[in-house]
Amino acid sequence: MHFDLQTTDRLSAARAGILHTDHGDIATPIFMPVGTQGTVKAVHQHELRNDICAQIILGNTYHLYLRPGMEIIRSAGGLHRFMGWERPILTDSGGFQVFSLADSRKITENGCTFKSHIDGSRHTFTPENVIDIERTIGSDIMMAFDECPPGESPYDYARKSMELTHRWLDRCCTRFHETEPLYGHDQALFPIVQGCKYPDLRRKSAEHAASKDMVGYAIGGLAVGEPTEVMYQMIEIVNGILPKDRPRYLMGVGTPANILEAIARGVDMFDCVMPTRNGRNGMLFTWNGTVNIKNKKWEHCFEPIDPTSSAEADRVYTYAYLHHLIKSEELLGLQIASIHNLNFYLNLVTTARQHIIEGDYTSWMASVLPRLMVRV
RNA sequence: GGGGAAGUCGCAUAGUGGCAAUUGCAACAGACUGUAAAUCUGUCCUCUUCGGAGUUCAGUGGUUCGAGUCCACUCUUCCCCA
Repeated sequence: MHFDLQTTDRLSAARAGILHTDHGDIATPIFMPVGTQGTVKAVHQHELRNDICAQIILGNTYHLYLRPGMEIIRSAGGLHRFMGWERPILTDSGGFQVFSLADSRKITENGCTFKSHIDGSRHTFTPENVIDIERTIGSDIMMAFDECPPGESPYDYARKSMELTHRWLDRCCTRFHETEPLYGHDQALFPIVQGCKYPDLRRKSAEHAASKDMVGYAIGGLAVGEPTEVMYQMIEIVNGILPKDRPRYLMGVGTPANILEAIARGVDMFDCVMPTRNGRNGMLFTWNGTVNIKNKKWEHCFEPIDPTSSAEADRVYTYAYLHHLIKSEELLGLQIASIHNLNFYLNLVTTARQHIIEGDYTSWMASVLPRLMVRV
C-alpha cells in the first residue's frame, strides 16, 4: 500500500493524492462513511458503491469483536467477504470507545478493560490483541489502539494519556511487524496523534507518530469538546510535522465546514457519523446549508431533494415525501436521508479535490463556506 | 319504557377535599463530530419584563376556609334488559 501525492495547493496546505490499496485506489481528499457494525446504517452496499460512490468505509474493532465475534469473521473469510464489500475498509481500534464508553471501562498500562454494553461481560483490549483482531477483520487500514481523552482534559492528564498512547503505539507496531495478513491482501497500520488542545503535546505526539515509518497517520482526540478554532490550530501544528508524502486522517470530523477547513490545513482523509446519524434524525446537508426535514415548512415542498444528484433517491423523492416518511418513522426515510447525506459528503470532498487540482481551492472554499453553515 | 356507567388541557389516560392538574400519543422546536443514537432534550390553557399573573376539569346552582374531587338539577355519550 502506498500514497501518491499529486498536487499541493499554492495558497493553502490542501493536497490531492491517491492511496493505492489491494482493494482499489482511494482519491484524496476522501470522506469515509462509518459502518461500525459491518454496515453503514440504513444503506445497502449496492447504494454505497453505485449511488454514493464510497471508496472506503469504516468498521469498528470493539463492536465487531463483541458481535458477531472473531470466530464468525474469520470463518467468513474476513469482513470484506462477510459484508459483501470489495472496496477498502478501515477499522477503528476501539480507542474512541475508551472515550465514549468511559463509564464502563478501566484503563491500565496493559490496556483497557470494557464491560460490554451488550451483556455486561468483561473484555480486555491491549495493543497486541487489537492488532490481532484487526488482522482477523482484515481491514486494509488498521488503526493503532489509543486513548481518546475528552477535549477539556487538564494538561497533566492529557500528557499522561498521550504518553500511554505512545507506549501503546510502540507495542502496536511491534505486533504489527511480527504478524501477517490472513487473507492475502496488504494491511497498513496508522498511528494516532493525541495531545488534546496543548500545542507542545501535539508536537511531541506528532513526532512520535512520525518516527514510525507507516503508510499514513491519523490525528485523533479532536472534535471532542474543544472549540473549533483550537481544533484547527492543532491540525496545523500536527500537519507541520507529519511527513508530507503520507496521507493524514482526521478522525471523527466533522461538519462540512470542518472538513473544508481541515483540507485547507493538509488533511486527506475523514470519517464522521454525522451524515448518517443526523440523517436518521432528520437533518439533511446541502450546499445551501442544513435542513431539518421534520420542520412543518417542508410539508408541501414537492421539489426533488436534489434533481442533479448521482443518487437516484435524491432525484426521485421530494422534500414533502421525505418529511412524511421521517415524521411517520418509516424505514425508507432513514435510508433516503442517509443516502442523501453521504452522497453530499462524497460530493463535497470530490469537488474539493477538483478545485485543488485546478488550483483555486482557497477561493472556492471561501465562496461555499458561508452557505454551508446556514440553517435552511 | 326499565336499569346501570361515564363526561379532565388535540386524542387517550391519572386524579376520591389543598391542583394549572399525572402519564402516553400527537403536535411544534432544538441537539447530534473515530455510532450503547430510527436517539436525546425542550415546549405543549392564555398572557408574561420568565419573578409571576389570569382563566380551567360538560353546564348551572349549592356545601366548604378551600371543589376536577361532595350534593342537586340540566345536557351529552355508552352499556344491559324489554
